[in-house]
Amino acid sequence: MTIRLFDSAAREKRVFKPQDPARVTMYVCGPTVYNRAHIGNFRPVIVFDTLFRLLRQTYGETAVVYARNVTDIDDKIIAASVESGETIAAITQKYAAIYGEDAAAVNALAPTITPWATKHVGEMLAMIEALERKGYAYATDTGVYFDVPQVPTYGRLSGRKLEDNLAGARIAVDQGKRNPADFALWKFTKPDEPDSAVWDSKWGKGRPSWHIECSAMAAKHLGKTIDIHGGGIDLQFPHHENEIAQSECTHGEEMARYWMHNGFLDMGGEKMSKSLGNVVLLNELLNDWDGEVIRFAMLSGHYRAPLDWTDDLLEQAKVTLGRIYGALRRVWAAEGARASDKGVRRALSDDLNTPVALADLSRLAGEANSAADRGDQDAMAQARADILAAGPLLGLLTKTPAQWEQGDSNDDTARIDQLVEDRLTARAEKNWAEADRIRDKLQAERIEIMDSATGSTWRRI
RNA sequence: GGCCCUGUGGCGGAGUGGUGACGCAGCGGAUUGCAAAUCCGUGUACACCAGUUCGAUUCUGGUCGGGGCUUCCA
Repeated sequence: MTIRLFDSAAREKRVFKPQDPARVTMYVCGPTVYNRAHIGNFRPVIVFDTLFRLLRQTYGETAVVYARNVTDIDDKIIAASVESGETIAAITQKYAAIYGEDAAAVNALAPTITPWATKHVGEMLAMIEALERKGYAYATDTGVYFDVPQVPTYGRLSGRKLEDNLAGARIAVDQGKRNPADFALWKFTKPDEPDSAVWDSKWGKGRPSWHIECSAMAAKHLGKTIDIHGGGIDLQFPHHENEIAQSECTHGEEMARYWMHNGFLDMGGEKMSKSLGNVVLLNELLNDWDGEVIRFAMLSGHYRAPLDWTDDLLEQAKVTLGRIYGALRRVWAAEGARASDKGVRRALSDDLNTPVALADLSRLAGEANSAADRGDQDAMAQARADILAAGPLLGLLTKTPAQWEQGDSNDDTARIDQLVEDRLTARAEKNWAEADRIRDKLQAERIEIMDSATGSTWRRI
């Protein structure tokens, strides 16, 4: 099935053709690990995980190489270390581990490669040296900078011109730079910085600047030209623009063939961001919502559009996902059919149209329920197979219906099962008072009984 | 200021030059001991004003509103 992706650089959907179908490469900018990531930070995680899943199904599980870096050296990490007294390594390892756990909680597969910046300082220095040799870099007394005006195509990705930027009021003031648009490749060590943030270089002690790590690590692990480079829309300029400048001036080849950027999560119509302080942490959400509900909510909007993150969105996601699990429960025993419906995959292949994919999943749930109502075994088996085939593409439906509705079997589920049995007995004796008493009792525990011609089942709501 | 995106029914959210995706909520019916679950049915939605067209929510121009980037940021 043809995959089409919206390429930010081309500003249109393009048919996706990898350089080598046997080795499809994707690089996504990962976290700076100095504190907990918020739910907005997990939008690219979930979005590109969904793309990863689609590509794996299309090109083969081992044919897709997905790298997502860990930025473990940066101003904020140094500041966190100085403030807390913890070592940089302790801080970065702690928060990288939490990030990994959070990502797993929303069913994101581990990337193929997770490169850490501090493990690649040698590669970064080699790149900076190459840039200097070619005349693209120069040193000042604060660091080594990239000479932006030497790249006539600078701004192509984000669709802006250097002179446009000059009109803005937010250009950094740095007298040492030749041009305000020049950006740091290497930052010299400042007096109060910890030793663990210091590396030697031919220009002097310092540390790599942010942009260079992605260029160096993408080239090392995925090659000079990668197929897909992704990240949040805020990274389009300047981060990705700078990556392009560094990489293409070093290698003389196109850095990435498709650029993809996800939109922001909003809170009350304004973007969620650490600097605004209007953030919700994923681990807080996990206290109240299943990871799959969070993922469903995230996928309910198209990845390029802003998505307003509200409790109501989560509640709707929970109800809708619950209906799908309920439908799956009703056809669970009808095994044997082969999946044939391509709706979800078709939707995802059209620039990751997850809202349509989820609509299709709902359609399949309707078919399952309808088949179950009719007692049509063939249709039930077909619906079951189609729903279960869609799950892995979306990173949803990883549980059995019983696990979803009732949780894992234990003493409590046995107790509830017994009460449901008792109620059935009461109903058989037309003892409605007793039957309703049991139902009310369970209702008070947020347990819902669902009757059918063949018996009763229950779920936690 | 510059550049870019966006405005769909009570809510979320796709899509299209010509029969109202899908989900949630609501309403009616079936089913049920009564419910719930489920199924079926049910909505004169496309910010506003012009223009192009046989026909525009969809294309063009303008107006108004919302948002983003403009070197901290997913």
